[in-house]
Parts: sequence; structure tokens; C-alpha cells
Amino acid sequence: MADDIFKKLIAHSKEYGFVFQSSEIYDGLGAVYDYGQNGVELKNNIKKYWRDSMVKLHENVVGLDSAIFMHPTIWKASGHVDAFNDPLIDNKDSKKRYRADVLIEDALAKIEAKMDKEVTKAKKRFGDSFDEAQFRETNPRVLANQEKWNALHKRFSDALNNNDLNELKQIIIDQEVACPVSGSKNWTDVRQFNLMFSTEMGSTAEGANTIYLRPETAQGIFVNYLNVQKTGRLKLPFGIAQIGKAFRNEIVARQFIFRMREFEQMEMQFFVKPGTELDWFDKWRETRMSWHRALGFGDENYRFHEHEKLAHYANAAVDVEYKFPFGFKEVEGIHSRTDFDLNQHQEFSGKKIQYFDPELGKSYVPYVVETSIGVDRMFLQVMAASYCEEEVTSSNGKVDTRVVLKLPTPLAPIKLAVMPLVKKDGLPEKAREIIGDLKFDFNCAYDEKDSIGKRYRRMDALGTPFCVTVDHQTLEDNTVTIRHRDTMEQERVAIEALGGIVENATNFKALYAKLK
RNA sequence: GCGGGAGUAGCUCAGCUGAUAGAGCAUUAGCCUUCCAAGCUAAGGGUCGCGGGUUUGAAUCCCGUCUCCCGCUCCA
Repeated sequence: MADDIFKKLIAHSKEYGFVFQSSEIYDGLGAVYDYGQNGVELKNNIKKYWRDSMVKLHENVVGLDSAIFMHPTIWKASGHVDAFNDPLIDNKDSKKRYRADVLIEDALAKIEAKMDKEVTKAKKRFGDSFDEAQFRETNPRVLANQEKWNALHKRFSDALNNNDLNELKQIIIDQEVACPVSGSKNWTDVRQFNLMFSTEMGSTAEGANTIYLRPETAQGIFVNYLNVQKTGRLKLPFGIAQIGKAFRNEIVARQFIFRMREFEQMEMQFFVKPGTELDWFDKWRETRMSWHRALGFGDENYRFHEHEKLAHYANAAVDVEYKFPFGFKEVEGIHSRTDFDLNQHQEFSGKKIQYFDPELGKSYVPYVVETSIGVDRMFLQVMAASYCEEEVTSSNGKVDTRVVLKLPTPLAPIKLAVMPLVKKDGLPEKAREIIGDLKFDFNCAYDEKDSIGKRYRRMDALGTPFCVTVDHQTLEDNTVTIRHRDTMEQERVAIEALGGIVENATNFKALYAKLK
């Protein structure tokens, strides 16, 4: 059933111009999506909500827009180059995937174990007079194994150095490595999985550098820490906030826009005095939760998920999870990243990245608390939370279904539609005149096609909060009817009052007021 | 990568015991003038994912291939 709603949501997103599959006319490109004419408006509004609540509402948080391309060494320093490059092999029977290098290392360890066993046995036999070094050099069984080990180790390191995947597989076959789960030796080829996209910078082949498309935006903040801190004369604690694209060559990327290969992050790195990071971590987790809850999607649909296994750089981590149609899933992560990243960059760049604390009279590397949210996941959350199918009974007793996107009004792609009740008698002209006045302040739509009820429903499906209808009375007294999306109720108001009504109901201030 | 499902109009699908490619909705134009999607008339839109084979003839049968969706492995 929930799956059903998810499918409807995907279809709705396409039908009403929110999200399209990338390169659709060429059969699509896996896990890449485009935002359509309404999607881009909604997405921009989500980004505005985040940016304003970070940068405008916090005196000590500033913005940044760093480039996607960065010096390759940054990814060595951050640990991504090592962590993102694995030769993997699958067992065809158990469907389990292993790191090929780990399997071979296990085989090496097995040989070592054999030799150790011989040594242990001999030790028992000879007692105190046992000379281990001599034994290892002379015992034929140990020597044979040592030779085996040396040969295998050389083959292994050669294969790794030459990045020879076929050789890695051949080693696994020759060593008769079996899958621990299925026990079979039925292996696929070894494949290199590089989770970072790479490209070449520099137009000549010999001068070209391999550079990576960033897999997270955070590093752009870390490497600009000194620039921003010094030019902004910022004192700890302070934060740098950035919205930008990131790229990961995910092995599987599924569930619509929940996990994409090209995605957008909204990250804020908050720099603090060492020792205070866990207090700030607690503060930010509450701040971020309140940001989510202010949208009014129901507090019960959110929860924290504490990380038990922490990443190498973190000393605390928690996710904000939202109840999607396919279950509770992460939309935001809050991490206490310690001084790991800045330390690494200090080491790899050879530049001091420190903060002089005037109170203590000394310099130190700040600690970092990070909040990191996926724009696309947020978008999906907003769509999932807003999508409603309502039963509507009309005056003649007919029951039909109304599909309405109950978007938080500040996020709605279109704020109001103005339509003539009929397309004659000067009503269309009057409607366009009204739009002419309001279009500078709001995204407006005009529609004269089909019956008025049908037009209302079309706007419901887009999440437009207001429909303004021009009728014959309008021409006499300059009043119009304004219809509210959620209640379907209408009221008659003066044309000059429209701007104020829409502004009051759709500006971001009410949202910001709810933030803690 | 493995397993399962699916590719026919913008959308949802029918046609699949081989023989001129269909419906509903949507779109466009005109009529009607009506405050909650369903009035009337007309039009546009498809190399039936792609390639090959069998056949007098293939959306339909056979082989190959690509893509998408779901599950599993991964996710700093």
C-alpha cells in the first residue's frame, strides 16, 4: 500500500512537471533525474528556507560557494581516495561480494598460520633450547610454506601495483579460495569500484591531471576555513554554510530521487573550541530537528537515529529520519567530526590551519560539528508529506477524488492562479491586469481553459495555495473570489487586498518564527 | 553483478492462439458559458525499446541486445 503511494508520487512528479528521468528520450540514465518547471521552483524554495535559516538567522554563520573541482590531494587528505577504491569480486552462488584484496590477504594469513603451527609444535618438542629463528630458516616444511608465501605475496603486490584485475582473479582461482558462505569457488571477474567520478584537467594528455568530482561539499568548506575566518574576522564558534552538487558513483542507486549519482547537499560546518563540540552537537541536533518540524508534517513522523558505529573521524553522529512511504529514512546527518579534517589538510598541505584564541592566548585546530542534508531527499520528503488524495462530495451527491499537494505555502512553486470565470466579456483581460500587478511579487499562473472546477483541481495538483477568480461582478466593483487550496473555501475580496493576503500567507516569516 | 518484473500515443493500459495499430484520460482548435475535474464537434500524436531470424506476412513466434523498476551486496 505504501509502495502504491510511492509509485503514485513518482507518476505525479512527472505528470505535473516536478521531476523527469534524465535523458528520457534516450531510454534514460540510471539514477539521474532532472527537475522540471515546477520542481525547480519548489527546490529553490527549499534551498532558500535552509539558507536563510542558517545564514540570515545566525549572526555567526556565513555562506560559501566552492568549486566542484578541487585539488586531487584534498581527497587523499580526506581519506576518500583510499576508502572509495576497492577491487571487488562476487561469489555467484552465495551472491556475496568481497574485496578481492582481502580474500587474498586471508589466503596469505592461512599460510602464515601453517608456519606458526609448525613453530608451536617444535617449541613444545624442544623446550627451552628452541631457537625459533634457526628453526624457521632450516625446517623444510616451514621453508616450503615460506617460499609459497613469498611467491604469492609477490604476485599479489605486483597485481595490485599494476592494477591487474585479471591477475587478482587468477590468484583467487589458483589459491582455490572458497566463499565462506556458499563454500563454492564460482567467482565473477574482479571489478574495480571507484565511488568517485574522475575526469582529466588539462587539455594535453601528458600534462593532464586526474581530478575528481567532489563526493561531498564539506571539503570545500574545510579548505576555505582560513580564508573565511580571516577575511570575515570571525571568532569561534562560527559556521560556514554551503549548498552544492556532489557526485557518487553508487553501486546501486535507487528509490527515485532518494539516492542519486548526482545530488545536491546543504552542509554547514560549525567550528568550535575543542572540548565544547559535544555541547554544540546537542544544540545543532535540536536546531535542525526544529527546522524540519516547523514545516508541519507531523512531529511523529520524525525521529533521531543514533549511530553506533562511528566513522573514523567522528566522535558523535546522529541522523534525522523522516517516515517516507517506504519507511523511516535518513534525510539529514549531524556529525561531530572532531579536528580530523582540518588536521589532515594541515598535514597534507603543509599550511597551518589554526585559530588563535585571544582568551587562552594560544592557537589550536578547531573542532567541527557538521549538519548535512540532501536537497533531493528533502524535496522527496516535502512531496511525500504533501501528497493527498481526498474524497470530495459535490452538491449533487457525486463522490470523486481530489489530488492535492498540501505544500507548506512558502515552498509552493506557484503562489496564486488568476482565472476568468468565462473567457469572454472582458474577464480574461481583467485577469491579466491583476497578474500584471502581482507578478513582481509572486509566481502567478493564468488559466482560462476548461471549466472552473477543472482548473481548480489542476492547481490543487501543483500545490498552488490560492486561486483568484474574476467574474462579472469584478467588472462592477473590483472584487474577486479567492479560493483556499486546503479548505476549498472561497471568499470575496477587493483586488487591492490580494497582494497583502497572499504575502501574509506565503512568506517565510511564519516558518522562521517557529524555529528554535 | 545476481535474481525477479517490465518496455505499444503525453499518462494508464488493451491487443500477444501471426494478416490495415486501439481505448480512456490528456493535448490543440471551435462551439457552449457553467464557481469545484466527467457537455458537443473536430484534429494532432505511435519506425509497438533496438538488432537479427522464421514466415507470403511479425507488436504478436525464436535468438541476441539495451534500458528502466523491485530485492540483495555498498553507502564516509
